[in-house]
This record gives sequence, C-alpha cells and structure tokens, in this order.
Amino acid sequence: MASKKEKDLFPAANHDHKACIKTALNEAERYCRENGLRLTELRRRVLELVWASHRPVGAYDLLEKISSNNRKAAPPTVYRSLDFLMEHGLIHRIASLNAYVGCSHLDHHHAPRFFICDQCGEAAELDDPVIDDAIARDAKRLGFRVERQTLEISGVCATCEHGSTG
Amino acid sequence: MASKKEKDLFPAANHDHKACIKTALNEAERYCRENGLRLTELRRRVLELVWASHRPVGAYDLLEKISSNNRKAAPPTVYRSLDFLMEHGLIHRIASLNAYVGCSHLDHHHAPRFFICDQCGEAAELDDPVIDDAIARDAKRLGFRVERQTLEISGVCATCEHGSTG
DNA sequence: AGGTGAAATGTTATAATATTACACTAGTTT
DNA sequence: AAACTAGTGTAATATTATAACATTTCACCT
Repeated sequence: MASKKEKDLFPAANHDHKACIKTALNEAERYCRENGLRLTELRRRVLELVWASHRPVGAYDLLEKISSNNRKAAPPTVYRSLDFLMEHGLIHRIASLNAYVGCSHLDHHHAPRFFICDQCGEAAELDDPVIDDAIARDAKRLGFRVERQTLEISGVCATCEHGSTG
Repeated sequence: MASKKEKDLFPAANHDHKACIKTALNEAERYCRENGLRLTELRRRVLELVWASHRPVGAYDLLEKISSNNRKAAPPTVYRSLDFLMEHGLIHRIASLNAYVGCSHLDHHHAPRFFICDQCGEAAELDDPVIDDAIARDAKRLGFRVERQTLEISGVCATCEHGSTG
C-alpha cells in the first residue's frame, strides 16, 4: 500500500513486498527486452534474490541461496550476474557494506544515493536534485569529469529509532 | 606553495609534499597530545606512510612498507593502527577502493567527501555546506539519525583530462 | 536443420581485504 | 614490585572478489 507516496522512503514494515519483487522483475524484463539484453534464468534468479528484501545482500549470501544441496555454485556464477545487473542499473552496489541492493528508480537515470539503517539493515534510495547540483558544481569548479558516485549515509532509521515494535 | 588557496583542491603536481606530510604529523601529534591519546611509533609510521602521497593506499601496501626484509608484519599490525587513526579522524577510509588516505581537514569536524581520479589515483577532500545541508534535510525528512557518511566521486581530474604532461 | 561464432555459464584455483583469538610487552598506577 | 591497561606480535582464518580456462547455450546465417 501507499507505494506512490513511499517510493522514495524507507519501506513500511507492512508493505506488500511481493509487489516490489514483481515490479522489479517486470521492469527488468521490459528494460532488457527493449535494449536487446538477455535476462537469463540465472540473472533473473539473482535479481529476484537481491530483491528478497530491501536490505543490501552479500554476494556469498546469494551464492548460498543459488546453490542447491547437491550442487554448490562458485563465486563467478553470482559475480557475473551481479556485474550484468549493475552494468544495466538494475541493482546497486553498496561499497560500505560490500553488498548489493535492487534499484528503486529504474524509470530514470540517477546517481545512487542511499540511507542505510545499521539496525534493521534496510536501505532507502533517495533522489535529491540539490545534492546532484552541488556535486556537479563542485566537479565543475575542480574541472573534474564525474564518472561514478558513491553516496551512502549510515545510521538509524525512524522505525528503529522510535521502536514501533513492528 | 599556494597551500592556502589549494587546500581544498587537487594538489598541484609540483606542490611541496614534504610540507603536507610534516603538517599532517605535527597536527596529529598536537591532536593526540591535547586529547591524551598515544601516537605511538607504529601509529606515527602508518600515518606517515598513508601521507606518502595524496593517493588512497591499501592496507597491504602499508603492510609491505612496514615490513623489513627480515621481519614481515602481519595484517593486524596495520589494521589496528588504521583503526586508531580513523577513529580519531586522522585518516579516512575510501570504501569504493578499500583504501586509506590522510585527512586534509583536521581543523574542523566534517563528513568525508572525496573526488578521486581514476587515472592518477589522487584524491581531493572537499567541503561543501550545500551538500551537508541537503543530506541533513533529507535525513530529517526521513526521521533518520545519521552516524556515518560515505561520499566518493570518481572520474578524471583536470590535470589528467587536459594532460599537462606532468 | 546444421554450422558457426559469440555470449553465457561451469569449474578450479587464487588474489585481495579484513578479522579473531591468544600470547606477550610496555607503560601506568598503586 | 604487583596489578592493571593499552598496545603489539603472531598464527590462523574469514570474507570478498577475480583470473583462467573448459563447456554449454543461443542467435544468426546459410
């Protein structure tokens, strides 16, 4: 519920997360179709696993989930999929956590900007043109050509801070 | 030369880097003295090695430099010093590079904000109150209590872009 | 349909970064 | 000197990521 209003904020504890996953997969499929990319079974599965929550997830966690009892997957299996998904903006890497999270803003080009709760682990992706402009201005002043950005704010989210049980 | 004017920008190729190192060590000594901290020989040496350049340096690079021919230092040796130096704001960690760089703004409290050149590897630490305010405003809107920040802009610096030989 | 080349995946090994745990030393306080 | 604490040494191991090469799958062409 209220996905429009909350799309930029921390997801409510009771939100319909299955809808998040479904939307993410649908969008990814559309994006790949439109751009001649192959969202293979493996890539789709990795994307789905990344989207299992709004918490950034480690590559080796994914690897475990991909592995079946009899067949253990090797690191490149998951790293290659992660690389593909990152290259096409379907997920982001959280450098401060060595972890990966689904992109919430597939509809527009953007620099990744995250608020990440240390307690519950949830990450909220948040646009702010003021930040974008300020960075662009600084870069211009330096004569610096920007290629990648990492903005990760860690702390405690409202839910954890005010302890609404949940 | 011109250290005042350029203190917030990428250091000129011909700047007097020995002065940077000396200043950093002096400031660190003063800071530790005033705060009852022990800048031991090891910590001082690590700080000095981090300040060997304005390029973020990896822990294992430091480890090699600390090791002598006969005596190889072990990882905790350098990681503990790095932890100490980070805890007291004498250096910053660059999450996107798994590397460490001296703090250029010892004189005031600040969130670390870096522009990092992919080509020459140099990092410039840059304050921008507009960014600070924007992040604070976003955090407030989210009800998020900020504890740590990571802002790393990667790309190509002016010197590398315009290729002034160097 | 079969051949071909490129993309994707499987597999093994290893690199790079970081931490745990415990022993020992040095410095400080009493 | 005893006792305590902070700092360092050392060995082992955890965690994250990549390299190199073999094999499979897929799209495309004829």
